[in-house]
Amino acid sequence: MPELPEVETVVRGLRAVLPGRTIVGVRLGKTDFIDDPALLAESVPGKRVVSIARYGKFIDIAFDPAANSPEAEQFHLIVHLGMTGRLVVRDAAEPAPKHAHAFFELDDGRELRYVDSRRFGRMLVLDGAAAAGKFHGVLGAEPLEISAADFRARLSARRARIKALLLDQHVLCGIGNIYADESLWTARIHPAHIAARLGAERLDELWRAMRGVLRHAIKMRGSSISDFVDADGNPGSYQQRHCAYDREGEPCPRCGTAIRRAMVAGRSSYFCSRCQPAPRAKRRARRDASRKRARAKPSPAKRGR
DNA sequence: AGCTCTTCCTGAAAGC
DNA sequence: TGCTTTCAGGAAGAGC
Repeated sequence: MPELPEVETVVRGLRAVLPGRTIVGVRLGKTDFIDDPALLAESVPGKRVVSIARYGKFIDIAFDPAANSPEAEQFHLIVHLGMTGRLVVRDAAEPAPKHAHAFFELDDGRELRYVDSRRFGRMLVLDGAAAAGKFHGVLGAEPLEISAADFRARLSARRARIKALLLDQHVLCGIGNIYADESLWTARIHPAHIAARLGAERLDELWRAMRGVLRHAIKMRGSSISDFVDADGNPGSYQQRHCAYDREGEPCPRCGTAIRRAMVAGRSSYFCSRCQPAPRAKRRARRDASRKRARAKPSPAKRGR
């Protein structure tokens, strides 16, 4: 699944080939993942790529206005890879793989292809730098740009589970299940901890762990778990460095205890039960007991606020 | 505010 | 062996 390091890897690959190239044609297959397919098909051809940016897991391909268009608005193609999306540059003569749904023909005989078997990805066009900026503005902080103090400030008052907050794109953008689990493992924090109970020191540790994990993953060109590939079609190798994620039953690299899997924040979460002790057993026991009671005798009266 | 459930979709893995 | 069922998962929205 493409998360920040994978998307960053794709973006770097695209930066090596796309800027300066003009899109000479667009072909679309299935379009249910595109906001406005007609607009995309009519507005992209003739435009020249000027730059490529990443906002969290979103890819922003910025175009110059067409030479013949009078309004000097910048124009953006925004792509989210979802679970199985790929953006690759290939020779146009190469046969297209299964599930290739969008083709952007370049002026050098190659084409940018969007391939996505599950079509959980999204694609949209935005007119004007302001629109793109506004879109960018609704996202949370970039994990590699936020300061330790800001990180603390964003999390220390939240009563939600730390894992849920790491995954929340409005809090931080770009972190998904893999890097949430790897960061928490590195910081020795159980995913179900309530953020507000973690205190400044442990939040700082998490901030440091998160940055280290993401930086290392980018260096290794991301994790290829199911089918991530970069813009050239090559897999990453960070999956070999995973300490917790997708390693249920395997030994914790730190202490040898078997990695466990549990549902936290609605997602599979992998952690070491020894290095990452669950939050206060007493509290949990009390909460579980009251849940059990509530289930046995369905809610009597709702408390007013 | 925050949790859970549902929806989207397909391939892989499990079940029979 | 081969067919059928189940499930995962990023994000958004509903309902509680």
